Amino acid sequence: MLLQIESSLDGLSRSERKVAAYVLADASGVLSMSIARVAREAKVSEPTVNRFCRTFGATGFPDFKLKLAQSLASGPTLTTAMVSEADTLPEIFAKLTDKAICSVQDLKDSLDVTNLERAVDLFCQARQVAFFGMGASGSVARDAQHKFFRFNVPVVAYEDGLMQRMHATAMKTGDLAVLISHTGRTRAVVEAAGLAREAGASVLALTRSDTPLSRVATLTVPVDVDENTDLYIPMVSRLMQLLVLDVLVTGVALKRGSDFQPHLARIKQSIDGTRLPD
Amino acid sequence: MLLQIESSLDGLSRSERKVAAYVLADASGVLSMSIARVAREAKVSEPTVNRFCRTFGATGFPDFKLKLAQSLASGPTLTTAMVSEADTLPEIFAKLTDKAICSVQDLKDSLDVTNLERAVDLFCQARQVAFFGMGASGSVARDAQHKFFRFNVPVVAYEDGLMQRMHATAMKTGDLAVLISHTGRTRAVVEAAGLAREAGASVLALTRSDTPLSRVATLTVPVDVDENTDLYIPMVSRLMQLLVLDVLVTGVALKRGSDFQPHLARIKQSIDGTRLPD
DNA sequence: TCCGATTTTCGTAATATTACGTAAATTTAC
DNA sequence: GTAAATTTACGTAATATTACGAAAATCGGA
Repeated sequence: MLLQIESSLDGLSRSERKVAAYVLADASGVLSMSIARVAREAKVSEPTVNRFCRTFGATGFPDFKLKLAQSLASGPTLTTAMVSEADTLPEIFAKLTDKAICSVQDLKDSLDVTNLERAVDLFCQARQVAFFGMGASGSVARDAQHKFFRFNVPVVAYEDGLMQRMHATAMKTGDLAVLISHTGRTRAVVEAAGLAREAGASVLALTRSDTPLSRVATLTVPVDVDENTDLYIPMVSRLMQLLVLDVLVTGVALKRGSDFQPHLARIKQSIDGTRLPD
Repeated sequence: MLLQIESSLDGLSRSERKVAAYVLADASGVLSMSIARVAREAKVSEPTVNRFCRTFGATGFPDFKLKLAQSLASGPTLTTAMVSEADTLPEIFAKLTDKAICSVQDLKDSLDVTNLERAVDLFCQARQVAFFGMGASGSVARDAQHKFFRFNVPVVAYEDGLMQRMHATAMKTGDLAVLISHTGRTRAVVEAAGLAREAGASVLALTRSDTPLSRVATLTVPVDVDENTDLYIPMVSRLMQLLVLDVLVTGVALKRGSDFQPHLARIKQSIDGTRLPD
């Protein structure tokens, strides 16, 4: 909304631009004002304000306030810009959290659920599952192992290129290899995917769409986050990968039903002893 | 907002409950209605609707609509309810992403930045850093190691209880131990924290506030997520821990300035060879 | 370059809508 | 049956919207 106002500033007449300037300056303040007040503050007449509201798709001033309120609440901030050297910690914090929220929202809107469903099927059918990832994706693989471990199915995770190759070649039909890589261009991972495929295993890729890795895989769950991992440390992309894995693990858990409940109970029991009272 | 209405349903009078029911049923519709219309639809009088609005902190009906609009936009969905067995995969997906968004929002609102700033200071002053975490937090520790590794400072991560004890006892003043645990009650981690503290190291805890672990630590960055990790696999809590670490690593990077740039360049160069063209 | 005509833009005033406070009436509880 | 609480009806005040006329700006022509 505010972006929309800002971008169409040129196409407005002088008086309406005054209104626009005032709204942009104190958007949240406008919410608690009457049209008369806004008109006074912006040094224009009330109908001008009303016309201004109509320009942006509202039926009138109250409706405009509603729309404005919504956009103020939803849009974490306007600044999609990345952190700069001049930022203070509070700013960094705000930017990163906003970026995270936006990314999750994007993922929610863009991700195709049928892909997820196929992925869940792959997991359910798998006799054994192996997670591969290097560098930052290595810890994602580890995490995935922890999660899927609860299903009473053999699960391994490798962060080491050599072990990945070895395990991949040793896989069989009915096994599932899950390859994790944000860039989709990590040579070792792509090679492992190829080897696993040749060996007859299903290959699931968690990576950007249309990358070397996604082309080798039998199924790709695309995780497209605009993050420059060439320059920066992968941050949001990894959060998204984890989130997708969370969805998958939950999907598998519900599909499998309660047949692994006793297994879960045993795990819980074993954990209890390791915890202190609160 | 809607949650607030739903939860305080009991404390309302009959007529006000009618209003509440109607608002909950068609919240977005209410936004485009006048108070008279709402009153008619809910089969009550206008002042009743007005009282209802005041009950929830609004100054009147228009203000209530504003607040409602905001919460409709920000609150991804109304259902904070956790996944149930009857859910289909699209529902699971929606719920988990929403939960993630809400959690990030909560974190953003609740986290005290001064704590973060102190934590960044600890990192900057540290001669050497060790990350400890077990189970699901183990992979978070790993991830943290990867990130902080780029700063040309010795960094290690342990997922193994024994190694944690050993390393903790061997620490010295000027070293930093970072303990990661969602529950804050994992015995091994709390003990490691104690040992590190005795050895003279600074102890930073990434955990829920007011837990055994936070009480041992010199500084706690509280990550409070309402997630029942006794029953479910830790999911959002871990995302939040990672996010906090992202903020910290970025904070450290900017505070340190560019004195470690050559180090980064070397790392980048070494990665280049491992990647395929797009 | 200057003047006149047309279109656009803006503000005043009137009108319609909407919301709020007060007081009466109904319901409920004891 | 009575007192308290709650709801409703009504009137008033505030607020937004429309209609219309005036001013400004732009454009075309000489």
